[in-house]
Amino acid sequence: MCNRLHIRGESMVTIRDVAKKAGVSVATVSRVLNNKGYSHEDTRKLVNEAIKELNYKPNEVARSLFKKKSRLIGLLLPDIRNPFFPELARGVEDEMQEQGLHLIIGNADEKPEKEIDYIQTFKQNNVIGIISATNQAETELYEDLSFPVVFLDRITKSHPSVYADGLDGGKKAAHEIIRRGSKRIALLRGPIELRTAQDRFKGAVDELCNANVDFQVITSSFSFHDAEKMAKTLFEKFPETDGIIASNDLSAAAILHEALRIGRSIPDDLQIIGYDDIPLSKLLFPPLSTIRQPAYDMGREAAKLLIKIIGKQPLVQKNIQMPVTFIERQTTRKVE
Amino acid sequence: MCNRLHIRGESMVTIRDVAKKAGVSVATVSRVLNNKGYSHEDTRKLVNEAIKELNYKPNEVARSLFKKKSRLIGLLLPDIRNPFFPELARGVEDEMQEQGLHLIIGNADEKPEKEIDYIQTFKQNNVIGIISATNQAETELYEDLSFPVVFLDRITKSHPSVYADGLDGGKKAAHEIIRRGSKRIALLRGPIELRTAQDRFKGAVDELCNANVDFQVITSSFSFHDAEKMAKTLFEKFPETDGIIASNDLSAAAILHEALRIGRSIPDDLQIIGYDDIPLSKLLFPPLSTIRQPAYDMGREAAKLLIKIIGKQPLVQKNIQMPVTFIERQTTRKVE
DNA sequence: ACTATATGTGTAACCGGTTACACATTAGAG
DNA sequence: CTCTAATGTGTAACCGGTTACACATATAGT
Repeated sequence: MCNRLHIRGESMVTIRDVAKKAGVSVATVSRVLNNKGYSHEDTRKLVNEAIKELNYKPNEVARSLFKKKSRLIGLLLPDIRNPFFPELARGVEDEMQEQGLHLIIGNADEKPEKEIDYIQTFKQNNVIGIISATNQAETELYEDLSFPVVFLDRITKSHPSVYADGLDGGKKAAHEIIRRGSKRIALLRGPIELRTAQDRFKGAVDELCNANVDFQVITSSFSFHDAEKMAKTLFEKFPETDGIIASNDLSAAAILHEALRIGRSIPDDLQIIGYDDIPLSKLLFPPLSTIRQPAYDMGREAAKLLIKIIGKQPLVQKNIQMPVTFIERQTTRKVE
Repeated sequence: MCNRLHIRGESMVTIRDVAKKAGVSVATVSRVLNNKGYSHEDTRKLVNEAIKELNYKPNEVARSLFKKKSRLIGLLLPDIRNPFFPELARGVEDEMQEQGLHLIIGNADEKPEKEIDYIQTFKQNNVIGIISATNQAETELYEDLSFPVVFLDRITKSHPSVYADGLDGGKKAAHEIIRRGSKRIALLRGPIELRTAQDRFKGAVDELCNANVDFQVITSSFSFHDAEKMAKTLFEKFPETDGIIASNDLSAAAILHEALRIGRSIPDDLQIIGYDDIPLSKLLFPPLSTIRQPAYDMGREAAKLLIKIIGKQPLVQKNIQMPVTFIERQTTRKVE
């Protein structure tokens, strides 16, 4: 029974308790709290002491209700299982934390309903901005929001965005694989609705067309599940392929796996280039050559951009394109 | 200028607007909204029409402020980059969505400060429960909360939890590798502070002690980064090792990779067993034999358990242990 | 016909903050 | 020594919901 003295949820100290303890009005406490309006040095000290003694923490919900603004940022990912996105998320998260903002992550799972649901949740909780990396950049979902949206790893005319240079990425991938001697190349094309995927594709096509090689195009999604099936049919239909440009590392992993299974020799007989450079790529065997997108940095940039917009700071540029690099590992042959 | 007619953020329809339109009081609208107290059939129809016409969505923040309860559930992950956790998250997410609850995911990044920060955010936003898979299950962080907490993939006396049978998992791993003829086994031990990791370890040790094999213990974390380094030193220090029981699939991948790099033949010369069965395990080459934890189902169970607790339903059991299975792939040898 | 109870609705207080405004008091300018 | 402006503080309304309570009407029981 003694324990009952210490009622749990003691955190229910309100601003009025603080006001009473400090012998001032709630308005004064609020002013001190927010460094707003006038307040006397001595009063401030009094209030701050009371706050400390009572271990007072302002109720964010009450704040949020009045101001119609919270300290929350929503981050929407299309597929939390694709390791590329957690990496983006880490970047966003670190930047937000440094700014004293809180992140809530939603996983849309590539389903528009889930995405709608999360946007609704974000709205209803008065987030002050959203960073979205989903596949619905072009829909109306993001049209009539009262807070800014930044797209990440996505391109759209209607909103600011941060993405990597897909044209160059595709170009580089094709260039490197051609340079290393592949003659009959399979080019994987990611989801058609994704500008970033299409840019990669176009970049690669350009380069392939200018070279003296054969190539075929295979359309595939970005997901795990499809990748495996796609890998199997790829080798059945085009057994003579000697170079593969994958649409992302996940597909590349599935292809690499299948290639080894059927006894192809990598990279001597078949070269593979991935895209993204997810952490696991270097743990594959042979380690995967790939086009690296600076995921973590992209996340950070997106966060910075969003914060600038929220703070109504003038923007140098609405769209930030980041460079990609070819990471040479061992699914491609060496050149001098 | 015409566009200005359509003011963005039109979503600011309040309950009073609805009341006015329907010709009733706000209390009535509220009652209809929540199916609480009495309301006449006809009135309900009126109100619902008004709601639809105005496209009214109740303000969750206002609700939350009064009731001190939201529809939010917090999910805290220790490391979003380890693919095991996104898988857990998917299970939690699906179950919550079916129950009309919203999930906000936090990534503690194995840093207690971040974890504290997220718990604070969760509290301040009136979540009605937390599911936590972090490494701090034993700290006071989760002590004085006014809402229930369920631990996931973690064991603790103080809270309900859902986890897989680590003892059995460790036992199975050891059993299978011994049975397949490894004689000098390296046993990886995960973070000491994690009961689940220790259970696996103990289970394996038990089994190893009862068999006629040599073994050594190597302590390692669960993270990517450490795994690579650890793999290198492992083979330097114990080149004669012919079987490795990894503490998770990430470590196993790193080890597999390193083993192939230095020319060991898998599984003939060296067998490897992982733990978790993350999606990428079967994409490795050779595909990784491992102990499967039913991550998605564990997530779902944890969600169900939490929902029961929130609903004050009687619990059949506070701690749910799920079974693990040996997934035979190709880093272990075949037996008849 | 006459209560007792069930049904239906509105008024106003409340949740815990923020802030417009009114009212002092003090400082500075002429 | 005024007069104005700057400083400091409190009162009360407000954000958008919920709900205790009062009141009115309908239904049922005897």
